[in-house]
Amino acid sequence: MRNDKVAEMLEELGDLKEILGENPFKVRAYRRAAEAIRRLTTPIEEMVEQNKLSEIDGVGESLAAKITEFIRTGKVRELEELRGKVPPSLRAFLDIPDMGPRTAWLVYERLGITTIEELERAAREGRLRHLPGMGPKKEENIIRGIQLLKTTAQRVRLDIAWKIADYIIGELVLLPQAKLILPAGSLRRMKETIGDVDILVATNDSEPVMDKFVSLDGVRDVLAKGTTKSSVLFEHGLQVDVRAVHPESFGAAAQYFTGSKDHNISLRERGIKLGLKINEYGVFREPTDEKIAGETEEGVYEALGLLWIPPEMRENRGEIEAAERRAIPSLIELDDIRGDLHIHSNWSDGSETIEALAKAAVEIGYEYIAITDHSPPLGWGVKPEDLRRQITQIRKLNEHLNDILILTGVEVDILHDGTLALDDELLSEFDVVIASIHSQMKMSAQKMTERILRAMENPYVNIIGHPTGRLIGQREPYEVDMEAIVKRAASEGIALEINASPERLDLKDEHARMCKDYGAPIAIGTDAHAIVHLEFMKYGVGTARRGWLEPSDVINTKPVKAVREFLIQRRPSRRSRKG
DNA sequence: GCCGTTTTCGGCCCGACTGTTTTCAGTCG
Repeated sequence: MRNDKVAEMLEELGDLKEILGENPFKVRAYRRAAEAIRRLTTPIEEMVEQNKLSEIDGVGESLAAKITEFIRTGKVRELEELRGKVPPSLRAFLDIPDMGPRTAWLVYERLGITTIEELERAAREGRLRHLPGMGPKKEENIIRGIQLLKTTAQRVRLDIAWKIADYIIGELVLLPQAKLILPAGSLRRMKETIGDVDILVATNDSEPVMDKFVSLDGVRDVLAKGTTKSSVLFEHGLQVDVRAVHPESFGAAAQYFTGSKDHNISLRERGIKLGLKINEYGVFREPTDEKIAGETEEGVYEALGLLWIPPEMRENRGEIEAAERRAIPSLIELDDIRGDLHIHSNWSDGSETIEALAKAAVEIGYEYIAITDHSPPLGWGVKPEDLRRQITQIRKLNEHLNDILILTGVEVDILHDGTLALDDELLSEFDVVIASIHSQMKMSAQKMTERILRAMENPYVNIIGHPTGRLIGQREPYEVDMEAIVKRAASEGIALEINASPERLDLKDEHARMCKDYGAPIAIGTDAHAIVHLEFMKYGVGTARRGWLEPSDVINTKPVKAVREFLIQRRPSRRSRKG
């Protein structure tokens, strides 16, 4: 992804300038632009060619010139110069907790230290304490920070973070002092990966809450313990913070600690224009300091003339403007989902029988599910003759089931040339056909796009499964022109999947939003290979909400009849089909 | 470096905490 390279270049420029002591607002400008480019869904080269860089949020004349230089020549002269002044290895110091740009520069300038190993040695030998502003305590903190850096997970998957948060909340809620408990931060925003878990507790007596928190099973190390905030290092190397606030400030604190940072900054800037100060205790009118909101989140937003904004939308991507226009969408909720259209049974690589899956789905309250086992050439794919047997079996099963309908289906492989691994005659037998790529992912964007578009020509394809092939933290998405895919999906009436498996979440949030913009239908499927995986639906819905999707944008919110209509709309009618 | 219902200059979110300080700089979320 070229966009990532440009973003990284801007981040490096920002970091190096910060280490050199450049104006912090300037540094922020580089980081904001980098962030905007990282989340951009169109290739940056296009923006350069069409002279549209200034349309990107936070990109002005100067940054546009640097981006253009980088795209044209692969280099940026200013960056090369900066690297001469600041060894790029110093950037790693910024990842050490309690170590920032000023300290990084100090140890380099005075002691010539350029690597973490040298830094640790100098701290252990007591050579840092003589530097201005430093002392023995700082040396200790730097040594500890380096240890933390080695043992702390970078970011963990959403489901792992939720599991830990649910456990901690389940313990704290038993305390009579805890009036309200809310998971905040990126967890509440359902971001695909979580850096640390923030839990907010409303209480008038925080000590017992903090005591219990830091002594929970699974706490590896206590990083800080106070009456308003405590931090621990939890299993999986995940940092968990608990913050205690008084109930009358709970709304303001919930807003503040949910973020995102960019959303909060925009909100405060808006506050300033209205003569208001916003902090974690409330909204205050300046200069009298009169408190006008804070007990509820709704009140905080209302004080700013805004509708309440769902946490998943709080990324400063236009939600504040939408709230001002009173145009916040009615986002999809887990309860809107009527069925799961992507499930594997033990006929392929799943672990459960079809009956067991159906029973579990009834308990969730679904009206229908689709069994979509793999096709060959995957080793665990079900052979055509067995797929026919499976269809027969499911039809028989349906005769005895009153509470749920099992749709017959398949997840058919898209081969390297865009043809499908099963013939049309067999495909026409299924209620649901998901077409997915599982091999040969290293192609040019153009070839990959042609491959998927060709698969979409097949009249039996209903859904493109995990459309970008990424595995979070393990495998990059393949190169593909998603805009072209989304446009075709919209015109053809093919759904693109939000694969709800927390290791995929594919499509991701921005692409989901692109689908909404172009009117391409979405299917949220869990890709369950076991009964417990059916619960992944909440992560898929979370991703959909981050993409601003409403129930009508998602096909598996529809009742059975409407889903069936959707599934057969592209198929040639039986009468006109020859043979 | 960006940006504009404070519009081409002068702002840019806000508070807590820590360690080093005698009034504050650095870091964090």
